[in-house]
Amino acid sequence: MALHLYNTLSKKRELFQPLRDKEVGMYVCGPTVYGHSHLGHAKSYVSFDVIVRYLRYSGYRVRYVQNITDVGHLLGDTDDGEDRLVKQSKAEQKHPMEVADEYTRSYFEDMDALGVLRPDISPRATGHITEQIEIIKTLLQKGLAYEGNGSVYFDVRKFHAYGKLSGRVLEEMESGKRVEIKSEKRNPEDFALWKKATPEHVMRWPSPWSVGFPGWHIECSAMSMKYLGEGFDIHGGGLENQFPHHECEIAQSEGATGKPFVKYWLHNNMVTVDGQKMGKSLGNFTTLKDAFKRWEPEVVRFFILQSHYRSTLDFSNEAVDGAGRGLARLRQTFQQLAGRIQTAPEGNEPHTISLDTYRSEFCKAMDDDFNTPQAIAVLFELGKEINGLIASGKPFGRGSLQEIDEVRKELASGVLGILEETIAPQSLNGTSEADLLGLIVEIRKDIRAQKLWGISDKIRDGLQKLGIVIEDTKEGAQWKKVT
RNA sequence: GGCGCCGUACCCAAGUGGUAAGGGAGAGGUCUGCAAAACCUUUAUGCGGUGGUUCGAAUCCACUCGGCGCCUCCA
Repeated sequence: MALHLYNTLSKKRELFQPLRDKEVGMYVCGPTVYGHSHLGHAKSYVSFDVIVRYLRYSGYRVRYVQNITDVGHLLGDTDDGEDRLVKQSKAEQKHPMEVADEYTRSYFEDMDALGVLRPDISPRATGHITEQIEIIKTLLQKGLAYEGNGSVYFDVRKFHAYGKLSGRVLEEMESGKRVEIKSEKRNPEDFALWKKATPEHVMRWPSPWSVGFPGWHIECSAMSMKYLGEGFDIHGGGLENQFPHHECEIAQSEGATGKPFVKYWLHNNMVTVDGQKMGKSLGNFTTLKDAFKRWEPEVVRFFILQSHYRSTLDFSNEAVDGAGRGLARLRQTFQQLAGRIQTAPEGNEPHTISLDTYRSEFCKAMDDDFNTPQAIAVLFELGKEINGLIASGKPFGRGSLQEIDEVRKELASGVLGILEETIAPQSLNGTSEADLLGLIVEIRKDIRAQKLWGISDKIRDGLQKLGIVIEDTKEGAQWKKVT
């Protein structure tokens, strides 16, 4: 089965066929950097990270571009709206650019922790003002935009395909219901390409029309087309940006170039809390920095991947705790496998696991619009079989056991970004510590041989308090660290 | 008001025409000095409700109840 993905533009699952053979250009709307990232951001960027990883695993050369929005856009489309970056900079008594930098670093720190691979290009909106102005000039030349009082607006009525992504029809939109009609605008649906700056607006640039700043939507058109070409394969983003943001991107880009902008639109769904959207406006969000105090970032990542990217994911402590226990079990399986590999005899005494079946089942799930929950289920099935194999106590050859671990490296680490690249058999953290614990386990073994259970249990309980769990198995005691 | 989505066991969550994945939690068992882990078994004749189409529906259609998203910045 070849890769199929759900295209929001056609509202159908489509066979993935990139514009240029094995090359894929992909753009995802990045964060506006005026606050710490929350679980909603994590869902989005982890999802797209796995999509990029899987495309690469499938043999595509991907150029992944994700912007950083550091221009202060207005709340609303009115002149009295507040600039979010300016607002935050006042609160922190910093220059808006300091704020942008602070939260850009914070963003990457969180994403790195989550195992999200860095995009190939992370362009900043403020670094591409010239490109944005160029597009606006073209739109004016083509008569798709007009100027009024130093600001420039896109004339939505001139672009007949407007609404093709979101399914909106101009006539049916109740105009001006939530947006104040601006006198400069010909029609309430028109959106700003360039805004003349008010005196208090610090982030400002010269342009042919006024000293001002670009509209929100134009940055993504400018940066995506600069690095990926006028038409490219995949554009991703949050569902809430489908309208107006992505609809406007299409209008500007296709209006300016006359070419199809994006072939596949991918939209990820939201994290909810008690059924309600987690978002900045509702204030019901959990920042990643707070989440990481309770859970390892990998657990958060795993929790996210246990639901489909196009489904909402309901967040609760109980649900993430549950995901954490599941991941711990899976990790334990591979830790024990690693232990076996160390002590296994040379040679290839074969195991009975059909690794190719697991590989193909995993890919079948991922080929079906990146069904990560299904893919994880495949890994659990594999884990179950590995556990059975370990429990059987049969002496499999080292080479054949390593083959099994290869699957973990490939699918779990490589594609899903869970279960780190190398798993130490007993999570050892420096040799001296491991030697020390080995000695304790050895002494305890002698104590147990004398059936001095009290002392034996005292050692085990004491170690547990230090975060080290002793497990007595048929093959002797094993220890592992718990966090 | 317009556009759209969702409702699957105690919790999270796959499944879009062929007879309910997976994880967590719970129960029983094997093993064990005990514990933990692991392994085996088990937990929805049922997929919000009511009709309909079909040999067959969680899946398609209609109606209905409940929840949510977008239309203002938001991943």
